[in-house]
Amino acid sequence: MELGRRERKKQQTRQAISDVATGLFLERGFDAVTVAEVARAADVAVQTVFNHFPAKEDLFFDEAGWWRGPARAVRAAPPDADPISVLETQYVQGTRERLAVGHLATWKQFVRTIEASPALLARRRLTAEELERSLTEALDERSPDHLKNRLTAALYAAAQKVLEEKLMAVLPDDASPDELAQAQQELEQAIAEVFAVLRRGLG
Amino acid sequence: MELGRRERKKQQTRQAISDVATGLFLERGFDAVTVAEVARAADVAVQTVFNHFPAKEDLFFDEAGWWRGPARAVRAAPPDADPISVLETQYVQGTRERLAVGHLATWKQFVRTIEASPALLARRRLTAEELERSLTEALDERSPDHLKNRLTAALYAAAQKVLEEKLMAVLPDDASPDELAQAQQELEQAIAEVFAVLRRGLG
DNA sequence: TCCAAAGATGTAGTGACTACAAGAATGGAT
DNA sequence: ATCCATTCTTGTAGTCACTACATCTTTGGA
Repeated sequence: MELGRRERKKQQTRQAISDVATGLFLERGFDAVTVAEVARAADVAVQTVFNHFPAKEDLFFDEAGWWRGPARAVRAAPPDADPISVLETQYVQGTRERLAVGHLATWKQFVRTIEASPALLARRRLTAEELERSLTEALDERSPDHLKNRLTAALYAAAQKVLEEKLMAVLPDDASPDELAQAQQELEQAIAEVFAVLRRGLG
Repeated sequence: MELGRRERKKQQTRQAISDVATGLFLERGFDAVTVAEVARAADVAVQTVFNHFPAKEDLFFDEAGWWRGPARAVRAAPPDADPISVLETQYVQGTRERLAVGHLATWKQFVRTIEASPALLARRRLTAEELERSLTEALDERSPDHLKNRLTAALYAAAQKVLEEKLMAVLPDDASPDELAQAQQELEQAIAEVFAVLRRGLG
């Protein structure tokens, strides 16, 4: 669909606010930056910020809907596929992308910013819950055992959380290619172990 | 230790505030009651409320430290016991207590109040995370495999969440003894299944 | 009886967020 | 080109949780 100038300008404003905000947050920490400051830096009214983003946290977590990935992967898989294997494959792929050169430093900085802010941590938990919900829904479409589906989704979310911690623990801030390769191997080992546990339990 | 009049009065004030607050929250919902109202109803200054409770949510979740239960159970168990079985036993016991006559209605009302409030839901998630942390610590004391311990704690928390949902889904608001017995049986069945998954995966 | 510690209170302020009433830009119709 | 309805933007005023701080009051002990 073609976007008129009005809509284009709107998106432009939105993007400008988001960019400015992200920069400030990464630089000085989420809690140390006020919405008023963001507005001033983006040269808009405070109200305009809230017109585009329902809450301050949305300025940081701007990509909407990424948490639907697992549910989508499950829906895209053939009906007889093992859900855990589908989820594992999808998770490994996602991890590889995050470890791609150039993204890594940015990613760690993002996560560190999250972990330094109670508000962002709370939001991350909320998002994880929505992931669980959507994944449960997708699983319910292929199997009638709701309790098991619900459990599968919850265990997947738990696994993801643990692996995310492992990723942060294993990766050095300044990754030389050698270190990175080794860390990546250790990480994929951990991923395999964790998903093996899930598969053994749920299989 | 003997409590002087000063300390006694302090606890008395604290209790009065907590009681008044809980009543208001259960009756009208957490978000619909302001701290100022609580203070007025308890006949104290708003500041006094915050002297005793660091945040509004603490007025609702008053029992401190119950989330350390699983960690304590693990520490209390013999070193060669299977952690999952220890946790299952502890969980079943806790559930039975909650289902005890007279407690049930109150309990459901509590949970409904939580589920109606974003702030209380966020706090519950935070508490679950602290449970995980403390449980991981306890497990680390008996086995050196940190990743597995971390995973065990995360999966336990996930299981607990799923079973809590099941409990709410299965129990009717007005439980006749018959219904309650049947619901209880269905619930314990679910508990057994869920923990069986964990045991199979982690064992 | 007097003093020091600690609890209770009141005041002022910050920061996220909402409601609402304009103001300004835009797209389309005439 | 002009006018109007839509919609994006803005400013004002207010609510609520929460903090900092100064003051007042109560209490425990010398």
